[in-house]
Amino acid sequence: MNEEGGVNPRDTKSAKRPRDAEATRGALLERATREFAERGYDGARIDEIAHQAGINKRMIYAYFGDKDGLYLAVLDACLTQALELAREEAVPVAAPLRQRAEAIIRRFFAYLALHPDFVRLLGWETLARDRRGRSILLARLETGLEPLRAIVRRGIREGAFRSDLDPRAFVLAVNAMLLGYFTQRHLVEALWKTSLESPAAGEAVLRQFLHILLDGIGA
Amino acid sequence: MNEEGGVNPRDTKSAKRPRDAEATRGALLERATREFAERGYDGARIDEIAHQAGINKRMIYAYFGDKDGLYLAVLDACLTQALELAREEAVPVAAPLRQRAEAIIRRFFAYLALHPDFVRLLGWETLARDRRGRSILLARLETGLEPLRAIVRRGIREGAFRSDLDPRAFVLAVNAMLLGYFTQRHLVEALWKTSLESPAAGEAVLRQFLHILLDGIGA
Amino acid sequence: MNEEGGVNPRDTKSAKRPRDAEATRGALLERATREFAERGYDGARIDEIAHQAGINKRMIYAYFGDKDGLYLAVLDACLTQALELAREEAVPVAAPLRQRAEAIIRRFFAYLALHPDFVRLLGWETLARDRRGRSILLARLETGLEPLRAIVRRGIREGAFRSDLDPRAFVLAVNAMLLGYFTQRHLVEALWKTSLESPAAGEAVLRQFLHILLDGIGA
Amino acid sequence: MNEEGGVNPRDTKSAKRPRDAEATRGALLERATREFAERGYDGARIDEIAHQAGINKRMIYAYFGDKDGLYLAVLDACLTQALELAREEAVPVAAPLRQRAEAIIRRFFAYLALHPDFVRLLGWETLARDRRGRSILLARLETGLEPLRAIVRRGIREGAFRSDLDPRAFVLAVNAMLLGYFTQRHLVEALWKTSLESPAAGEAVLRQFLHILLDGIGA
DNA sequence: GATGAATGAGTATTCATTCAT
DNA sequence: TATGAATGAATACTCATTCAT
Repeated sequence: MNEEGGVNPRDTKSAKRPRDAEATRGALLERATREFAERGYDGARIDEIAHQAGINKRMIYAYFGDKDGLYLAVLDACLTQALELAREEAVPVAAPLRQRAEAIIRRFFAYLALHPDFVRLLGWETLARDRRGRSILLARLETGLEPLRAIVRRGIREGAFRSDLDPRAFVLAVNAMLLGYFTQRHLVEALWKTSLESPAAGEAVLRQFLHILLDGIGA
Repeated sequence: MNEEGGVNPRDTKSAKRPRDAEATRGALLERATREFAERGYDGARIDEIAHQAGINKRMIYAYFGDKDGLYLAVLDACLTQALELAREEAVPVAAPLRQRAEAIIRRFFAYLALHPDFVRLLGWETLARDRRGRSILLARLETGLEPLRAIVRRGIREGAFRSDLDPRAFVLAVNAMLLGYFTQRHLVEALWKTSLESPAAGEAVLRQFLHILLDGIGA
Repeated sequence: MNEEGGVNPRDTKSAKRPRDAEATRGALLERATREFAERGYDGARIDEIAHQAGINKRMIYAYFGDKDGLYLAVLDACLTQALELAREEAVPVAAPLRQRAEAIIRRFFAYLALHPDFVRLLGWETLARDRRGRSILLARLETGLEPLRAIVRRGIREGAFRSDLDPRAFVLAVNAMLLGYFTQRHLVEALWKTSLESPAAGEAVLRQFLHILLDGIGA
Repeated sequence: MNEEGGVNPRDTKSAKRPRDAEATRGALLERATREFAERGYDGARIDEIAHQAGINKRMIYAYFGDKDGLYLAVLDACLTQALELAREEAVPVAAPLRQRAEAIIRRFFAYLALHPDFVRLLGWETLARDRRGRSILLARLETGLEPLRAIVRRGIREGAFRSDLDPRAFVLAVNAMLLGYFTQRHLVEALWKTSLESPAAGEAVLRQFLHILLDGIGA
């Protein structure tokens, strides 16, 4: 989300920013995403966001109204981007259901691994008492989780999965496990005394997760 | 909880609050737990905590030094209480390993269900950029997760569980799934349009989780 | 008022607003009058004035220099317009003096009733600590009050009015009473629980005022 | 209202202010009265008020909530003080009605002359678009104006005053004239090129007003 | 002549923390 | 031990004004 730096022809900082509303808005949004993800709503500072973006604080109010508006815009943009993932098929429709479920989980895992800001943003939002972005969140979740749920539902009907499995519960379990994992990842690293950032390390964890989720732990 | 005043023989004239250091400290800690759990470190207000506890806010500084000290005390108390759980066996040591693993997961689930403050506190702490309670957390986690890990390890050795299962990963998966679930529970309720507070509802979800974790989803 | 655009032959491509300096200036002045009258100098907002006038706020600076200049222009325009009233005779010069005095007061009352913006503008200006428009105001007042004062002066000389009457004081009394009344009118309406906007209601009040001013209250 | 300086044993400034809530509140209120009277709600600055009072700005929020609360407290205190005037008789009840009416007007005039802050505060409040203190004002006005109105009413019944006189209108006229005069006084001084501050000058104006109000201007 | 973007100095308000009793 | 008063450094938000086109 905010990992590409250097591709952009316009220096993110210091360089004289032209009177380009869209660029300004974008820079603000990008920086705000970072700050909100890093520190949460209460911890983020308008001043800091503006300063980091190299843009006058006043513009935040011009473009987003207030801190709340900025936060909502950030959340919305993040969720929108994430949802584009869910729209496209992960694997040929013809593939076996189990394989398709696995592909979706894999893709979800990969997305979360690549977008720590998204993970943290969701984390803060989930904990927030006054659910600023609740409605946005709910609507997007509903849509985003549907594909996997649909596959599980069909899998049950077609006998690929256990008949006493609740599709909703499975989707929930996947969601909770993956999000929970990425949220706690730095703790896990401290506990395991390894870095989990490398693709290989991630793949290892993911494989364990998939095995547990899909096959259980029995011998 | 902190309304009995007058029993104390030391009352001279103000008679309002007993000069009972332990009670004052306790009331403060209790209220602080609520506030930090509810709003996170940045969102919690010293004034509010003192006011809710009905105790002068100066006492917070007398007993805990500063906001940070209070937070740490809260976190410590919460984790300590939670850990007492892990110390005692959940089920006869003689029981089959799978049953013992299930018992531990069940007890963990039940504990989280009963202690939303604990869940939220962990949530905020996990996200917090400046990891105030990190060392406390790590030490406690290490201890707390050991029993389940030990059982899994033994289960693998004894052939009860798959040999390619990583005990650490399994413990992590359980942890992430359960914590993730309870953190998101209100979202799930909105999504499912049901309340999950009743023991029955919780039991249903837990059973699905156990089935998935222990048996996988295959037919 | 400023919606006709397109008639102007100079339109090249934007076509939005005719490049008519006088019209732009006028629209700005009109809107500014409203805002300053409504909220006073400190309460009025440059942004709001420009927005209400549908004109870019940069133009305010182009035409009037700054907020102060705009305010002065508003005040000047208002006072100029009001003074045109004083120039023309209200009643045949041949009429009895008392009748001429009454006619002037009547006309003043009618003007104030019709121009609440003027009343309020004077009110704010009178209270303002930094007397921006003081010199303008003084010059105009001097001129504007002269006709009535002259009549009273002559009336005293000719025995139509009391010899111990101070013409300046009388003019002041009339001025204070009328301005005071219109400034407070909304309060009076609340107090009396009637609307005083209708010509009839105004006339009733005016008649009382005239009677008091000219005849006193004695039986 | 805030004219006595030096009588107070506690230095208004610089001297170490003791932890005396009432004194602090009072100093804040006094200073706020000055500032609101001088500059109006929009022009007054919280920072300036606190600074002038030599008290930390925070206390304003502790005692009055916000700027609005401070303003309302100021208005309320001013009106309350002013109303105490209306409660006591100005002149023996046995005195002739005309004399009693005159006494009330005289006392009102004297009060306004002595309390320019009160005059200006009323002025700003009257003009204010969002009528912050409207209800306070109305209630107090109703009470404050009653005595004079009662006397006029009785005077009409008893034949002392003209039967076509509307008591409400008379009270209004007096009110408007006096308030209008004091609000504009500095303008009048510039126009007349005299100071009107001396008791003698005030008395001269007042006498003219009384003559006009009670006797009219006819020869 | 006209516009939309941008800015610096304010402006009300809040917060953790300390002082005096 | 306990309290109410007080404070300085933030913190979100606003305003008149100027720049670049």
